[in-house]
Amino acid sequence: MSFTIKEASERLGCPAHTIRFYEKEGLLPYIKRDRHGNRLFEQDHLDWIRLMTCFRATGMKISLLKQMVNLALDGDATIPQRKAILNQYKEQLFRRQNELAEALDAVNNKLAIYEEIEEGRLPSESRLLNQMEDRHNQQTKRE
Amino acid sequence: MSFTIKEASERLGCPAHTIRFYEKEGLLPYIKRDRHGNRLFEQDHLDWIRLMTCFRATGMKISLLKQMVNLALDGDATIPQRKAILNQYKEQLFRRQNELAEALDAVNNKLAIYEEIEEGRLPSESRLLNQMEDRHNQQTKRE
DNA sequence: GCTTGCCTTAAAGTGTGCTTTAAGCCTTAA
DNA sequence: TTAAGGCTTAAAGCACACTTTAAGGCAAGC
Repeated sequence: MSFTIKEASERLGCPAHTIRFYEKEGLLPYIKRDRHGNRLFEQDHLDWIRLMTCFRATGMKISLLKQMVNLALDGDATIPQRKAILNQYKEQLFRRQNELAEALDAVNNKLAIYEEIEEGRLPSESRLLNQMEDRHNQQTKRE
Repeated sequence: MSFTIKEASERLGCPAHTIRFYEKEGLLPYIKRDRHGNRLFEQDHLDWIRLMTCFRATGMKISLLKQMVNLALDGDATIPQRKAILNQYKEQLFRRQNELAEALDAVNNKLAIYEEIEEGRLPSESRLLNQMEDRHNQQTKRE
């Protein structure tokens, strides 16, 4: 069972142009063609594209994906190197988790401050942007 | 107490050029200058830059930061709009958390498969890239 | 006085990852 | 048979966020 690029695109929710781009970048070796030169994708390819999309969405660079493809093409002997790459990437994922947690903290903090200002429990000049805003108000009043 | 751009840069771990870029983009209103035209940063500015850096690291667009600055400059009446922006951003953070969790799952899965292949408990053609690799091997053997 | 070094600005350049365009071929339906 | 619509390619274009370059000013130390 193989799929046209349109079918692949639909199943993956990924533009056909992007899939072609990935193939051109060497991320999709061994895509067969029909007698008209149209690409024929196997289920493996769809799985691999899905995995790449997942990794891409979380910051893996295309150059790193390409390295992994190239290593895979060189056989099982490169598995240690592929593991090393994935472990580094995993570290990156942990760092991003921390960044997200920090940002979530910061945004909740900011939202809480806005609520307090809205309820009159905090003067508007309390923090950060609000200070600038206040300075702006003072300035315009002086004019 | 105010800081030169160099001090700000050192304290924030952020290139001076980037800080100037942010000011040019309108993200840092009301930066004063000394008699030579050199920027003088207040603690508020450093705090705000730090917050922006945190938001930027987790995918907030500069255009959105700018919107927030512009709203803040328009006073407390815009707090509901700022809250709306932050709440949307918060949704985005949650989506990213899910993406990270999925990627972490996928990478652990892949690592587990590599270990099994290394230990001989799985043939190398088992999944995804390994299949391509296998196809490659067959092909080269046929030649 | 002159060099060093940091500051200023505006503008051009870079890296990444698509996305769009242009030109053309093949198949199918009217 | 001809127009529509999908496929192909190579190449150009775009969005984003810096980053680098170029040209020059000011101040302190030798």
